[in-house]
Amino acid sequence: MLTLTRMVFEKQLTGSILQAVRAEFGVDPDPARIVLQHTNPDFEGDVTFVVFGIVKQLKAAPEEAGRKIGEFLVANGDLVEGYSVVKGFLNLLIARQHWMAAMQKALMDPAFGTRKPEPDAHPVVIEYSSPNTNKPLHLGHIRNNLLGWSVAEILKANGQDVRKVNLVNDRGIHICKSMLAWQKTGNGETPESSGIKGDHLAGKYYVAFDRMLKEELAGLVKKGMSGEEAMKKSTLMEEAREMLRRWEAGDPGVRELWKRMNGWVYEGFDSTYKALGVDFDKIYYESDTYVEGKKIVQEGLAEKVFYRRPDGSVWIDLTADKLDEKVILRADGTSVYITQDIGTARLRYDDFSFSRMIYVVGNEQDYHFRVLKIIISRLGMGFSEWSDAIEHLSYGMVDLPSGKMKSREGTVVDADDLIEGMRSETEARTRELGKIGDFESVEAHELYRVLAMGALKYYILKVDPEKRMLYNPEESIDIHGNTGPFIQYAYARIRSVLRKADATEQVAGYASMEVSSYEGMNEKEKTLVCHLAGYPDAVREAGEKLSPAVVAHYVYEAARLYNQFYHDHTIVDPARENTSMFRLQLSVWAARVMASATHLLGMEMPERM
RNA sequence: GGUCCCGUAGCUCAACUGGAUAGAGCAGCUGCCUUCUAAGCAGCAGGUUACAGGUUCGAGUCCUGUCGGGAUCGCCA
Repeated sequence: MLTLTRMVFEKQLTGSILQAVRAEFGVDPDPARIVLQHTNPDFEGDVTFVVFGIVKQLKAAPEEAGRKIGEFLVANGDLVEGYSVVKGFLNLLIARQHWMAAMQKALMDPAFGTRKPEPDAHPVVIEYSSPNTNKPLHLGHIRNNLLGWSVAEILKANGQDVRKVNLVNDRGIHICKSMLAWQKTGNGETPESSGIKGDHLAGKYYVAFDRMLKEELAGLVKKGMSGEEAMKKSTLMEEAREMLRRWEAGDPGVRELWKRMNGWVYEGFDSTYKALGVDFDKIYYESDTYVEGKKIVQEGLAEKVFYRRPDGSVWIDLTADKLDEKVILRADGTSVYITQDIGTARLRYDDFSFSRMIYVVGNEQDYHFRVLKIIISRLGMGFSEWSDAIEHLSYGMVDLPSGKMKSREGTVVDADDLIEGMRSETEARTRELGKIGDFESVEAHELYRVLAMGALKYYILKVDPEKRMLYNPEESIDIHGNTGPFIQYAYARIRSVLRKADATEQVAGYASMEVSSYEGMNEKEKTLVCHLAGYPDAVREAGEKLSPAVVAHYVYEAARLYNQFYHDHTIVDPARENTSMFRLQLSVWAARVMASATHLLGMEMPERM
């Protein structure tokens, strides 16, 4: 079972098989029952038709049916040149010239594997990253950012018009805590004066607030209060709440400090985003969208979608959908998380009139998005018709070998530290190998960056998004086996071969060679051709599943197969001009597919390493 | 307790959505560099797919139950 090779001639074969069945048995099975799969390498053939699916309808034994269909396919048309039947499996051999034609066509298409944009299609909006402005980004954000960016690229490759958006949670009690601690203990410290990156500086004061609060609470508890009581009586908490009220009231002093500190944070985020290679078409700020949310709540109240409790809080009853009642607005009239999400959704619809909106958010918020979807479907006002367009791309948590990341226990892995650690570790390993001559050059340092980020991105993205994953620092910087650098290495070797071929007079014209003039095709070559021809299907499947892991597994397999081919066969052999040129063409194709696929993962490919 | 996810080799991940003998990598052991980059290739070993039933030509995949792990059920985000 070769799991990662796709069905290249599926359409033609399905048609031919239907034709064969009609001719031999006089019935028309449902095309959905024509199950094709790649032939298990232990058997001879390229594509296997699973006869079981239609055997009942044919009223024939599986083997006999397989033989008749196989015979028909060989006799009629030139696609199938041989067959064999094993139990209920009809193994078909695709004629060589069809593989060659597929390869030739791919070589002539610079965008091989991707689909052209559909004209007039409504855009797909994808939200990812969505940080809070009180702390720097951590490992969890890295998974989110890499996933969001990659899924956006995959959808683009599937012909969709994609808009990447970010929603910054820039307001609320958390940022007030940082502000307050900075006022009290900061002595005017800035990123410039301290040399600390802006987001880390804000995080430093968030932590400082937490420490001060703990001290105060401990004191109060010592005086005999309960934990809950102490939280209510805490002057620090009261000051933070007061600051939030002043912020909502538009107090100029508070607003100015808020803008200043958030400005530092954005500078810090920008540099992390740049290092990760992610970007956005539009950034939304919660401080803008929550106002829209509150407006919609009023409209929803008028339409009786929501109801008000005596204390003034606003609710929605979701028991009909087997959920419970959810608060939409606090008793004091301030908004909660979901309030602003409703507002943001409508603002985005006004902005983009999207056909889909995908939220890349961790699976701990599955419930939240179920609720959001139902609320939007219940609201009138042009809402309900697009509630189906809302999708939650829910991904699993990132664990560490020591267990879960916990901010309390200080086990949270900082994104910037992680990236820098990967880079320096990659540098050390590359130097150890001693392959590149000039370690001080700009190119060398660029290579360390490319390899480090390639390792990190591949390590994160190869795991199916919906699954919880383990981040093992040791393994993430590995360069052997199923890793990013393994793929980069395969690519760099191809580029090296091609550079030499370009300089070799005898074969320098390989690019214009008609591949069908090559008579051979050994096993390794064929396996590679087969796999490369399946690239468009991998892109399509990744788009359907919103899963970069599909692309990751595909491209790893491509690199693995190429390495086997490279190892077993000499590519440039002056004594065999035609063979050399075919193998160079095959190498060009492999390199292009690898470059294209890894681009979808946000990886860069080195010319040499 | 209610709801929802997950359980595959010692470890990290696959398995084309029901198809053939469940595949890779890491870790372990063994080979292969005077020849296009050995960051590579090949081999050995490693499995009752948590467990028990069921559905059918066929189940890691679907259904029921059990056990184990996680998330969520805030006027936090």
